[in-house]
Amino acid sequence: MPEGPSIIILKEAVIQFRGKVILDAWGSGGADTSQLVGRRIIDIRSLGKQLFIMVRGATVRIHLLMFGTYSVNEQDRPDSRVRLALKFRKGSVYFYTCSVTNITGDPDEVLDWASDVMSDQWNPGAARKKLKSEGDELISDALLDQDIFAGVGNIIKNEVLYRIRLHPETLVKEIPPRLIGLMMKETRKYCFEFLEQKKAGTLKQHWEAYTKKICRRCDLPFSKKYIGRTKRRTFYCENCQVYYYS
DNA sequence: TGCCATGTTAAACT
DNA sequence: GAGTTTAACATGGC
Repeated sequence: MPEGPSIIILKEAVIQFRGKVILDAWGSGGADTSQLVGRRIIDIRSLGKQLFIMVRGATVRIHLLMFGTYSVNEQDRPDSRVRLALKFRKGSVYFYTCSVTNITGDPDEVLDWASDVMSDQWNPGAARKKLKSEGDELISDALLDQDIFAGVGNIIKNEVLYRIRLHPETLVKEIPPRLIGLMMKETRKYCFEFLEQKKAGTLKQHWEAYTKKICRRCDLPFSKKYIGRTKRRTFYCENCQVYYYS
């Protein structure tokens, strides 16, 4: 479920409740649901892997983590393990196995909407600036940094690096500027491809790197390595993906 | 059937 | 106190 494009799909599924009054709200997610009850939803937005449900005076943030699920307009009452349940005059939304928290402060002040790779407000120049201050990072860590590339997850990381032929262990500061530019473009582009493929149920069959054993370009075996600060699975071709160094 | 993973946080360590 | 490692969360696919 949980990379940026999947959250766009979630937002599209729940946007029907914008402008509707929440008749009841409860759940074991730990957020204060009382401030939602009786309020009208002003807006529902996504930022990277997070979904925000906004009412007057309060915003709830939902993060599906690794295994989060949801259901919209389910006939039955939710499972007792529901983390957040929202009831409307017509319809409902239930979230499971996710993190539910309250945002304190004005969302437009607290959140950096321009960091969302899939947003209309995405600001690649700002991302480039942030990248510069992380020059000693591996690119595979930097791409997963939600402050820089909100919404990018491990699948997207693998696919983008393969598509731009960049070795995942390259240090950010060693990457030629024009390649950084290409990475910005390709990251956003692949996110939208991911979105369409996910909707069509064809995501997996379009993977060129993630979980692959053979390079489709040169036919040599892929490398599989747990890379970076968080030791995430990384699939790459030693032959086709260039390692820059000085 | 058991292992592993599209993620993040916080506790437990050095 | 800093940085690093591990555990926890919990479901579904292979």
